[in-house]
Amino acid sequence: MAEYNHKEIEIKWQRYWEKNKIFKADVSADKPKFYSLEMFPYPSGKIHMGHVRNYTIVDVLARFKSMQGFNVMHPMGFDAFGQPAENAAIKNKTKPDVWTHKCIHWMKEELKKMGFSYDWNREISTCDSDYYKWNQWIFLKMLEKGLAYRKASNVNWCSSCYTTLANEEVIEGGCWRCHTQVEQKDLEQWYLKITDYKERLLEDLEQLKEWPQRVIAMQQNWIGKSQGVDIYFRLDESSKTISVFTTRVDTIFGATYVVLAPEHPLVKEIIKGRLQEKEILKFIAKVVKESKVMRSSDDVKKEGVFTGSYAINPVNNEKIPIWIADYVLMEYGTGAIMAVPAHDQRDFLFAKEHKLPMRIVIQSTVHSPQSTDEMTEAYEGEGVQVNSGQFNGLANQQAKIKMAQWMQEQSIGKIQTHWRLRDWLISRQRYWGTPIPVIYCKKCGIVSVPYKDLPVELPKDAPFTGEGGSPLGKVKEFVEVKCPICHAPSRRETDTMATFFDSSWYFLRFCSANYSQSPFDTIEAKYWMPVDQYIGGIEHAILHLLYSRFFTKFFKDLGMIDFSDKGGSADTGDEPFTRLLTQGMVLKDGEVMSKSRGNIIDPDSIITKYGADTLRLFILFAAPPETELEWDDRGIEGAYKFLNRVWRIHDNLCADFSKEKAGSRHSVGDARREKDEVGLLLMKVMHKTIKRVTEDIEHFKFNTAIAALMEFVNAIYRHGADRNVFTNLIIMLSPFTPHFSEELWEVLGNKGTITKAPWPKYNPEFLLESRVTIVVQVNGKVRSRMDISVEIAEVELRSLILADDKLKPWLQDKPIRNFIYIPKKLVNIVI
RNA sequence: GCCGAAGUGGUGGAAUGGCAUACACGUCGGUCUCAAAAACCGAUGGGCUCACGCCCGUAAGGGUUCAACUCCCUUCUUCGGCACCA
Repeated sequence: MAEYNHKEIEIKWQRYWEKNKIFKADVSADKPKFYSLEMFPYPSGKIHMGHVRNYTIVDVLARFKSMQGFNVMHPMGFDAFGQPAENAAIKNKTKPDVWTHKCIHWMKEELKKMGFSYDWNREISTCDSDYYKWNQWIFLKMLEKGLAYRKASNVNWCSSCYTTLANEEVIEGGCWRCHTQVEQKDLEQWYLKITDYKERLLEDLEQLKEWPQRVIAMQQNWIGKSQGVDIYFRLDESSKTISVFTTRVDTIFGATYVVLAPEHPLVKEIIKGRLQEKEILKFIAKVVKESKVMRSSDDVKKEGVFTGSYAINPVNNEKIPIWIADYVLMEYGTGAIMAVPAHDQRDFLFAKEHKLPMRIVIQSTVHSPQSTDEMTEAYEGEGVQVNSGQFNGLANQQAKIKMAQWMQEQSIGKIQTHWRLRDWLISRQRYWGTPIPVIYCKKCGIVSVPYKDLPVELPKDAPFTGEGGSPLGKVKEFVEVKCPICHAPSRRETDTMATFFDSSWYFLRFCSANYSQSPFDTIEAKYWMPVDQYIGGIEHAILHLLYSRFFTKFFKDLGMIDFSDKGGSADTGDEPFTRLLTQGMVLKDGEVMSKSRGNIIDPDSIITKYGADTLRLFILFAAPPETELEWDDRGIEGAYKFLNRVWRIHDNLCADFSKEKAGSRHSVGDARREKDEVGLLLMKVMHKTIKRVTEDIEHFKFNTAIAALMEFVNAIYRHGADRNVFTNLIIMLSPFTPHFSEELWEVLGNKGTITKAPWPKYNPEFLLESRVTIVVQVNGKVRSRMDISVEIAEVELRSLILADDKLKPWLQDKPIRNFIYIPKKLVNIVI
């Protein structure tokens, strides 16, 4: 037979799969379903190694599950809206939709070259009006339910992308896309009330038992629930109160001043007419101008000014000064704090700087300064209450509870929960996105576009330049519309939706990708959802995964879905992804592959040289899926050599096989084979390998699954194989190297495709050994080995071992204190 | 600061509390060849030893156990997330 020719083989089988619609999925009553999904790509036109890794992992699983008898759905689509299309279109003097569709075409070609088992009948592109029409539909539903709303607020603004950003899109103070420092602007924008779902989004994380711990932790962090007390400080000279939030109510007697955020609404009132008014206003103006990044950086000194006003500490009626400082943020809590310099490091530094009083109210039982003069830093630990009125002597943790209750009874405080999560800003001043389907009428206000008029199509000829100002605003025919209610001339909304809106429900669309009555067919969704296995990068731990959970819960509230009887991980029936895996990045020389580093390995060049099967094999073998993977040219070479070796083995065995009937397979207990020692050995190795590979794939340990197959090949190389053994080898290889396996499957004379071959099952009888090697330890150190029959009794084994010459020097007739026998494994003699 | 993950040969990485380093890469030696590549065979944690072997060894230190890479405590380092969060 000819040499292994990956080029011919891969094209041949890719055509076969496509022509025969091998991976088309339909609802079926007689098989359990399995929905496997990867995070769909942005169509940049080229796939990179990250895609290859992500999609290969899912593909192996999908093929494996299908061979195990599951009804597998494995769809693919494109997250096609977004800024890069606009930028590329400007650069290449084309239009975003032309450019995007071209990219989709190229990308599809590359995905096909990898041999992924997609059901292309379900392909979606979010930039098609068949898709984004439903974005608009969902938005209108949210508007009806009060979940979409417009408000003027201080927002994140990227001056390079000329658009607003959601909080989740600000990474370390920079734009998630271009890393430009984010500015603050006051704008009226569209928001989604994700905060209405904060409790559910937090609590339901507990159901996600098969999600990585760190993703759960990151979401918890982001939602940021913190429990404490709101305390009301009455103003000295007016009846108004300042509400402050604290998680350390036990330190309230140590509060020696109050600090307001510069933006706090009471500031203007309390400084009015004061001597320092001008100076204070100047300070505020300066702070507000500074970006959040500046204000939150570590080394900036905490600045502040005294307002001239006083507040009353409600627990002891003390008159304490009110300050304004840059380290208090309007966005968190109430925008005001009580300062306890003795027990909070920031307050401590501020108090030292401005010579403000301190008071110790919690004393450490171990070591504690007796006076504030001795203190070099705040004491933030546990201890006993002092200087705290009726609470003196209590442990501070106990006092915390008692004080909160007492303050609530006295109406001077309220037990309160604060959250970090903010509503989701979704309007973008960009062209290439879903138009927000509302109309502004002078008389009727904000009016929804009627459902029957959807989609609001994106005009093809907008004069976009990428330089800001919504491009849609410049298209007269788009903007100038009649009010759907009163027919008066009105103006259409010109902002588009953030692209994360598109990806928050695409997994539901895949269930019925061509459905035309609503976003998805509820019956099909009921069958396929939730996604059984979702795989993607960690960068979406908060963004996409949080938004998708929010949307799914919203759909449940609309009565469109409920998976509570599906036996997935979510008891509440509204968690979209049962099992999540975040794959590690692909590195080159320890660094992320990137254009600027110039260290990109193009998958296409590897496919050309070695073939997709080699690439798939290497990328799974080189590291477990969750960890980072270091690209290794020699490693890929190794994977290629392995396939060539298997190919050659087949060649050498071909003559033997031809004696056997095509398609005939030995039954597992074949008598002829069992008599033959080598045959029995091979059967044992084979069944052991089936067990290992099956379990390893189920646990995402592809690297060890492949290692097991390599060991199997080594055994075959040494001892030969019959048709049955070799066939099982290529069946087990097929999820990893599908084209290669299809070809050998055919050469062996099998009909049809290996993708429909049932996954082999191991026979436990072959795993039983009649003799085993026992490790003999003396005081925990290996001193000997012994080949014994598994049926041997412990007493017999003991005398056998004690007679072992190798052990004599170690035992030296010393009394045996303990004799530990772990059956079939090990003996430890303690002397 | 808080939360999370991790630390094993020259390298990628294996090890339900029971033989540390499977599988692979690399390196070294050999076969084949005029030669090279490919392929094949063998060696490959460190130290001591002619050798049979022995000692040490999973970031460091301690603990539990007959037995610890694995469990517990302390420390160090790296990576990731959140953070003037009150």
